[in-house]
Amino acid sequence: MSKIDLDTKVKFIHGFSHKTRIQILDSIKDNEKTVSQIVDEIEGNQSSVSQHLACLRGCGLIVSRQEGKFVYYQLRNEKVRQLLAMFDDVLIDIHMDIGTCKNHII
Amino acid sequence: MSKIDLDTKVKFIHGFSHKTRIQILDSIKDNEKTVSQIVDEIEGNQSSVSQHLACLRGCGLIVSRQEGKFVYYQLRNEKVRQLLAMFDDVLIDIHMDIGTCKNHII
DNA sequence: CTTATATATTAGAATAAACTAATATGTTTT
DNA sequence: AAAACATATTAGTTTATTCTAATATATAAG
Repeated sequence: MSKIDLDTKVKFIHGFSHKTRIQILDSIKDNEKTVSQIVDEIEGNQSSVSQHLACLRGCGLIVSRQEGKFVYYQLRNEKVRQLLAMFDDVLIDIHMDIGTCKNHII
Repeated sequence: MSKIDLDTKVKFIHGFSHKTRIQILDSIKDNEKTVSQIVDEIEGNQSSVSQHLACLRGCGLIVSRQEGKFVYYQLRNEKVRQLLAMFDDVLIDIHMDIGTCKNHII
């Protein structure tokens, strides 16, 4: 992997690394949803969710289509879905072992 | 997934979300390495790499063992390795489509 | 037992990301 | 065309993460 690809990779993965964005991704995992559906479901606020959606789109994780005044978002493709499933899968193992990462206290 | 698990997941994924940490993970993908080997390989500095290693360990992505004055780091398990492989795999598709995520300019 | 080597830790400064509130844009509905 | 609705954008503030440089710890070697 060349340097440019590393940056692309970092950016792509960055898409996953925020609680709200994970919630959004989980929320649209199985079918597309409008912004307001997502906002309701994760109990976020409109502006914040909209910004995170823009981030997710910019990172290549989701795509959107407009229909009238609504915008529907869905996962970009099956591989992104597999990746999400894999995160859950890995966590089944690791789960209780995650200690203290000082840079990201929860 | 319960709320506590969401936090765990966010934390776990956070481990992947920095250029230096991705480089470290890629560097030890196939075999364990000492801190100084990693520092050399990715051309980082000792303190920074050490901090990122602590982060990766805290996030559950890697494990370490001490041998004399050296500390060896390796991926936690096969699933983490698969996840890394999968990132590369997804990126083959997406690659050129990644646009501008204002929150993470590269 | 003193020095060198490997790694970890700390604190403070620098940078990046996220939130908030306000406003803008575009599309229906009346 | 005005009002209502859905979504996006912006700017400024707040918060979180990273970096840097200095220092600490632990083991090994001379």
